[in-house]
Amino acid sequence: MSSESEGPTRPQGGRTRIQERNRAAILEAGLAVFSAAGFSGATLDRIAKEARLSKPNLLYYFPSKEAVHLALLENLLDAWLAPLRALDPEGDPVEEVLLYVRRKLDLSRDFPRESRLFANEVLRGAPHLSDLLGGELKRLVDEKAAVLERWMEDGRLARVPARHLVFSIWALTQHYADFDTQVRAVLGDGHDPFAEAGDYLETLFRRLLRP
Amino acid sequence: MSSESEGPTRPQGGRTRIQERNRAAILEAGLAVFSAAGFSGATLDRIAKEARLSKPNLLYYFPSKEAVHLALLENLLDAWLAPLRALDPEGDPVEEVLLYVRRKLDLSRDFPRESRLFANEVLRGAPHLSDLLGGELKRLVDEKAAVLERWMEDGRLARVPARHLVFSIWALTQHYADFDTQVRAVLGDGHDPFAEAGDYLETLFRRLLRP
DNA sequence: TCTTGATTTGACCAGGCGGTCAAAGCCACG
DNA sequence: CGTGGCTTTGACCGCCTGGTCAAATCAAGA
Repeated sequence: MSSESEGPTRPQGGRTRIQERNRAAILEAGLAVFSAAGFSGATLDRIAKEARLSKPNLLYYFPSKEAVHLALLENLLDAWLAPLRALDPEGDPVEEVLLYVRRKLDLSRDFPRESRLFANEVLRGAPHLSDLLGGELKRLVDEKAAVLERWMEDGRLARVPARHLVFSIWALTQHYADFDTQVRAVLGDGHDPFAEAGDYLETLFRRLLRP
Repeated sequence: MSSESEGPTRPQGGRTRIQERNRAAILEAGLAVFSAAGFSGATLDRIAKEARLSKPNLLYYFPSKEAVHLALLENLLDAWLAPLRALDPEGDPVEEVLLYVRRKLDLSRDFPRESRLFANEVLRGAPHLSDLLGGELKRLVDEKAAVLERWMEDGRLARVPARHLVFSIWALTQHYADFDTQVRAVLGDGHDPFAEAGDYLETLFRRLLRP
């Protein structure tokens, strides 16, 4: 992350080791609390306790509750969009889409708290993300939709509305993280939701996209 | 609802007209506020104001904030499960599933607040719904999954994991209500998300389920 | 050791929260 | 007109919230 590794306690222009550690602890705690309780349901006391800090100490590192929340959302976005960014225009169309599905499902399995944080935010109307949704995200989707549409024109992918194809990938993969409670309640014991979902979604998108 | 229609102001055993009206206004206001702000973000003052009642007056009709929330969830469930209940074992397999998809998507379009209320609750781990999810809902899904599996065995429906098929219908239709902000941000102007979704989902499930 | 700045904290505050209560208003009936 | 119960409300309460602040503690270089 840092280009400068000198300075015993303080890489100049960067952060102290202590700052690094405490900010990380706060973000980790914030992720746990925000994703479980939503923005309004989360309290600074709870986050501070989870991070093993006092509340004023937490506020020494972040100026407000909202700042913690915002930092989390910003951190999130890169990881969240990476799988779509990785969609390779030079690859095999169906396999590229399936790879995207697989990567997105892995995110849901491995980072369910991040998924819920994001879902909570969009559910509330995305007060913090609105610029990103209409800006960076839209641009990325436009770009990749163009790739998908080219594949469709070349007859290498079945013709479907490209942006809705992307939506359906988001919907299906997020569902297993965000509605985990419901999924497990309905399936009952003796199931591995994510493993089953992986197979099912592969089937689904293969049948949908086979030219 | 009431079997007795006599009694000028009070159908015996039932509710006064005033009670009927005010309870309805509170539930309507509660739906608006809870779905927009989540449980913790909603305040009694806001709900009361929306319902044009004073806060103590609201609490005259419902004993607590939680009671309003609970009443809303209970009201919701019947309407929410109706489309699945309507899946007809005697009908044409593919058309029955498509009809279910269509009905569920209509719910998302016409009752987005209910959809978000539900999503919010499940996201939080469904503290209120947990019995229903593991009970009534599970039973209904089990029953309909059996129908779907029979159709698959008879070769009238492509073979897929029945419960995950149901999940995918939930995920895809709810998405257009719960992530409406994101969908519209990405699509930009000049789109009718629900109309496009209707066509796309029909294609998707037809290709998936065609035997 | 002393000094200096980074770090940590207990005490505190104003505002908003869910909820209570006693009193007032209202309305249909006798 | 009066009465009794349904309905409404202003005032209030204790608690929790996000956030402040001055003082204490700590770490490390000189």
